[in-house]
Amino acid sequence: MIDFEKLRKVYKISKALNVKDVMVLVNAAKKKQYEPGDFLIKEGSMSREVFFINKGLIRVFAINDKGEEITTGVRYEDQMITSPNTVLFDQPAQYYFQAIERTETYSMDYEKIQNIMKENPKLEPYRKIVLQVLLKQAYKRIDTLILLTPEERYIKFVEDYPELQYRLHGKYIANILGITPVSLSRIRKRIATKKK
Amino acid sequence: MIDFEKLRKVYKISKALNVKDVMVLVNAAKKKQYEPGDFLIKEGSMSREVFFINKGLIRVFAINDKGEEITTGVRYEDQMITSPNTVLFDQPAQYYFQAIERTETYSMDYEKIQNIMKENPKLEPYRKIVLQVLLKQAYKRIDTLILLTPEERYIKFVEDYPELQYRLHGKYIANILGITPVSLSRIRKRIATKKK
DNA sequence: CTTCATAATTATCTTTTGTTAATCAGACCC
DNA sequence: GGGTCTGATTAACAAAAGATAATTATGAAG
Repeated sequence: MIDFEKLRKVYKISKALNVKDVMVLVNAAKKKQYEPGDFLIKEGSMSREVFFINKGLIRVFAINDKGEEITTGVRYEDQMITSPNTVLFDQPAQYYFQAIERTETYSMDYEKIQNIMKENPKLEPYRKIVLQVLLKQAYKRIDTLILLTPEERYIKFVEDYPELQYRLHGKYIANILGITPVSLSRIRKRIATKKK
Repeated sequence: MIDFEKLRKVYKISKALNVKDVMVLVNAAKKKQYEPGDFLIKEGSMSREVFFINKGLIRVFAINDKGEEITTGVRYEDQMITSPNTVLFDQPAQYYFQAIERTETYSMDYEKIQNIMKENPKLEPYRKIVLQVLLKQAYKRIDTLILLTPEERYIKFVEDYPELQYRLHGKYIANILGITPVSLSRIRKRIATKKK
């Protein structure tokens, strides 16, 4: 089941909003299971499905001009995931969203969320929160990429997301940091020898 | 005066919204002038002032752990600028916002915008647009930083913002691209010799 | 256990970047 | 004009990253 207390923390849900209010949304959602390799949304899709990840790990990737898959980010437990391009701008998805682990989601179409929100004024304040959280994450990421060296970015990644280094292949981590897997290997070695 | 037709394009303003509706906002705004070097908002400030840049150029910068100013972005004509951290999360500004050119803005506090929006339902659909545009820009920027090499980023920068290379010092451009000014010089030279 | 596939590491080499310092160029003031 | 300040370029060197290929895990499937 969904852990409501964790939700409170992640989405800064006020005490005024009780389990029942949130359950209106949860009950209207469809529960889905994805196996590793399954796609939630593919590039070019017009799907407006918004997923809440209850358990599991999703990678977001694009294909560059050399035909390589470049993982631009990941999403995991208690996070929302959707194609921002489609939901916000009515344009085809520009990324693939693929399960890395066995993943359980609750999802529904964006329009349906909007309708439920309208009928439940208590939920209204939370309409903007997802957008805001995404924006803050995005700015943080840009700063990291501009201000830090690859090695510093890796150290910060491990600090910020300690579990992810075990759940993600190095090649995905390398992509996310904007470096090559070979370079990541060397950085890891460098850090290991420095520590002594 | 403000060019309403340009506004339509930039903010995807629908035909249903006429000049009069928008003027409710513009008339409530304060017109301000900034000279090069002046600050709109400083790091640590709790200002919730939202600026519309009618004319001019603003740089956003942070100070890194070595005490250097690192320009993380710029804003210019027809763009909005504010401290997202303060407006969205009620936290002190984490950047300095400084005029590079003589700049003319229309501005008002975020709360006032909210009130005017409430009283003018026609404006309501545009509440989210600024946030959405910012988010899209941010994602585009992340992709650029992850997917492209420094040289490719510079070429793209010049393609995307042809005027900015003349309006901005190279050191600011270098910061924005996540490289050093020295490296930018070399990239410029490389491109110049390649072209022949 | 062996085989096969994929990922991670290592090695080698080339290219690029960072760092520091020197030089050059332009703007501005006296 | 000369002097000063700041920014851009260049030079020289060290450090790091990219590219490619070989080697070494690792893990799944038979």
